[in-house]
Amino acid sequence: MNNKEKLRNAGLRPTKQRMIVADILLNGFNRHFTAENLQDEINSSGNSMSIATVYNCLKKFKNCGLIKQVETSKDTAIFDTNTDYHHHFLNEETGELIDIENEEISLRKLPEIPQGYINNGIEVIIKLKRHN
Amino acid sequence: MNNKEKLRNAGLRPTKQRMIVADILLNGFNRHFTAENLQDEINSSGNSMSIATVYNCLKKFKNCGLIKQVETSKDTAIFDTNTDYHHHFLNEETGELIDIENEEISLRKLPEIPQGYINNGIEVIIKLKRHN
DNA sequence: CAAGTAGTTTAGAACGGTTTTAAAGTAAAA
DNA sequence: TTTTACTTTAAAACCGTTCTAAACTACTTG
Ligand SMILES: [Mn+2]
Ligand SMILES: [Mn+2]
Ligand SMILES: [Zn+2]
Ligand SMILES: [Zn+2]
Repeated sequence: MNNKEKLRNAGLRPTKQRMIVADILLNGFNRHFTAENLQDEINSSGNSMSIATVYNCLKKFKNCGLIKQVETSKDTAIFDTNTDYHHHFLNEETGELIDIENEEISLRKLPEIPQGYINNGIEVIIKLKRHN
Repeated sequence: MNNKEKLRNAGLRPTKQRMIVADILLNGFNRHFTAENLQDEINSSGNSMSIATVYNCLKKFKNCGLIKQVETSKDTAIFDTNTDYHHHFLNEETGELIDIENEEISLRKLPEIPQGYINNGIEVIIKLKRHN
């Protein structure tokens, strides 16, 4: 399936801008990135895009599941092209994230979900500190 | 141990402002809160404090382990008086956090920690969605 | 105790990431 | 083609947080 189809399939109009973003993000190589990272890459690919459009686009892509946002308390939002269920190592000094594939981790016991709610995804973050 | 001793013990000067904050936060009842939440509570206790001082104070308390900060991608930082090792349910709609005590959850398998790093804490977040 | 000094508080400005505004542009529907 | 809904954009606004620099206060030393 090409990127135009992926966008259509997701219910998004394949605009010029969304295609530029899709070409960068949906190429099969996974990555963690900020809005600014992405804009820089758009610029260095010879294109350009307003930061508002970058954010609009990321929000749309996220809402239709083409990308995810990683749960971290850093002030800048970090997005993830890996939409498989997975977890992260977080180097708190640098902010760098490393994927933990789902099969590398497993839970023995889960808490009871509060009344009226359902489990909508578990995120495990293993914080790392440099050894010595 | 009273609050003045707790502060001294943590290497912090027990200033008037830190005592006000300690009286609110270190009373044995755990809570999740933002800087603004805390300032409101300071105000409604008849005291007042600049927002810069609230943030300074939270940073100091956090750095010496009197409170924690929760790992969440909300734009406003959320602090936690529960300094025991524990995890959270997160209602993504409201931002509400609920503690998961350490013994309510357990990991069967952990991934290998990358070379040169050590595990500096695991955070598990179970995202909740309202059921129907 | 007094004097010195290191640390703290504060109002306000600055900052940085993100969202909003409103006008112009574009894709899809009719 | 005409109309309609959606999208993009520059610029401003927003909002949580940090910085600045001056006033203040807790602690140390004599
Ligand atoms: Mn923030
Ligand atoms: Mn964040
Ligand atoms: Zn990832
Ligand atoms: Zn908690």
